[in-house]
Amino acid sequence: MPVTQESTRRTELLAAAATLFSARGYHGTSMQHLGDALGLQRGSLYAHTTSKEELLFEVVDAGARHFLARAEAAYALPGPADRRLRALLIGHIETAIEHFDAATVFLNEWRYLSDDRRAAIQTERDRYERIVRDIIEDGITAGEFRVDADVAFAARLVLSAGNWTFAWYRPDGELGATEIGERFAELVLKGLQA
Amino acid sequence: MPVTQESTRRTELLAAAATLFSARGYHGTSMQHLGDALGLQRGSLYAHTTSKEELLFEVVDAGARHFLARAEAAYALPGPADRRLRALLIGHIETAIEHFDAATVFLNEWRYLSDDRRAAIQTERDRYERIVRDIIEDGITAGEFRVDADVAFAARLVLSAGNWTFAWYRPDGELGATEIGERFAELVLKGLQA
DNA sequence: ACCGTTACCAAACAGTCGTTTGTTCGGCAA
DNA sequence: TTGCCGAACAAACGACTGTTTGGTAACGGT
Repeated sequence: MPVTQESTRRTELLAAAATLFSARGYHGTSMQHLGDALGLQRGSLYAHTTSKEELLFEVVDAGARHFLARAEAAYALPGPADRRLRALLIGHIETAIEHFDAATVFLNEWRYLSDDRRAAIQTERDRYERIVRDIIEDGITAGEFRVDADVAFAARLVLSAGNWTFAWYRPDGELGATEIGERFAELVLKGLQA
Repeated sequence: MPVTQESTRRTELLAAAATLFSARGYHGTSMQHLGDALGLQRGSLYAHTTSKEELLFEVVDAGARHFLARAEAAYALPGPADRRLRALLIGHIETAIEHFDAATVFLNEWRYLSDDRRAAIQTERDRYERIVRDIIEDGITAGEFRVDADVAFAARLVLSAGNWTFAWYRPDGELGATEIGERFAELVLKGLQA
């Protein structure tokens, strides 16, 4: 049910799905929980979705699109590779915090998708990794980054670190999203420096 | 049911729980699945555990103990902080790969524990973080690491990175556990260097 | 005033969930 | 041989699962 014009109710439902799947996990959330969140019977939800798994896909896909949009913007940036990589890292963590629920579901619950839907997400994940690798390769070619850096390894490490850092983020904590992103970027860039 | 002398069946059951909880998630695994894995009726499993959640706790706790044992060994090592931190990082990743299932469950499924059981695990997590912070602080005091390093932040980042790196590990991949650990340690240490 | 549509409820569907029960069977100790 | 104990099964427990159905109000367009 990937509709162009989303009804109000459907938007509410997707928001509730993001919140609950993030907090309780996909299998830990029932249609009853979702119905309660909207003040509806669980059966009534099927006027706005074809299945529970379709909701999961929609939330996961929204998370993926948020991340990809920021990454592509960073990739298209002018200037040296370290500047672009820094922008990507900060954007990654800002996205993760701004869209906390969708990001959490994207990272932790996507494996419960059916084979074909999971494959669709895998494509987006590959595209993201590709972007990070391209920037790092640019940096190596330009002599900014260490030549001996294993590109695939570095790219994964970068994403890995970012994904767990935001798991510690607390809205009432001392550090804001951008600050966390900057510290994170600084540490990673030092590790990659030529 | 934290028994001193584990019966054979109970050991089998815990092993199956680690495998299945890791692969399908806690809520995605039923007692039926566990029974099938042992060739028993699901009701028969209650001769070896008091509840499904008790199994989860036992698996999570085993994971925590594996990590802590290696971390404490690294902490007690003689020599400069960077050597001890490197040992801890490599040990972390080696543990994660050696005890893949228990580690995965420890990291991803512990949040489904009941309040009191989760609190018990939280204590072990705090102890682990404490160890990492202590080593980094030693390094700062000795002038090995940058003075302006945010210790709490660095400690979390270190663990974060390690936890996702092993999510990419494939037994048939080109890189072994120790190799991954070494590359990871190298990158982090460069980032912390004075 | 009538139509078709949408959104919802109440109820039922056929399973599955985690857990408990009553019972049986094999082996071991006395 | 007897008594006991652990391990297992078959069956049932009540609750809950995701999903479908039939019916019914309220709606905007004609």
